[in-house]
Amino acid sequence: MAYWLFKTEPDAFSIDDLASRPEQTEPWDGVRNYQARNFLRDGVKRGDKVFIYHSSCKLVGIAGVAEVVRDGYPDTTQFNPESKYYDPKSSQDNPRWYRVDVKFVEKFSSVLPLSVIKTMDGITELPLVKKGGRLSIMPVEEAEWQQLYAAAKQ
DNA sequence: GCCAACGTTGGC
DNA sequence: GCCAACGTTGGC
Repeated sequence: MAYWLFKTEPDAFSIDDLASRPEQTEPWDGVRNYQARNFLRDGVKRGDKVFIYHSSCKLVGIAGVAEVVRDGYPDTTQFNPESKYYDPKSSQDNPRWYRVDVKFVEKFSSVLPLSVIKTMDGITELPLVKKGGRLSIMPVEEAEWQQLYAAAKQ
């Protein structure tokens, strides 16, 4: 089992939106970055745990936890000309973009803010606080996951 | 809304 | 395959 962090803009899709979906499950689509795509296609597996991170909003930080319920499969929005995620250069035979399905697990009573995460001594490998902080799908080391989780539950 | 950092595109 | 121009991300 592995750990991840997925970014989302809560104005578009928040942890509350995930919790209120049917089955509390949602396809995590619209990822259009190759490094993130590689994680979704090859790394993220059913049973993995995911921090849901709210970006570009008032309270930036980790808002809760989700669980992966389906391994990577082609993101169908890339084939739909009506979709804002449409990619004319992709094809059914050779899909360029992937998504996984995630299911709500818990919402923290308060968001663990990025400003706090940055001050935590043990958090040094998380791409969020390093170069490449713009990555929207990133791995979280187990020790860092445990530390972040404990801080979020305080 | 600003702007720095970074990713992608395309001409050569 | 280099690299400048351009677009996007995302914290503040």
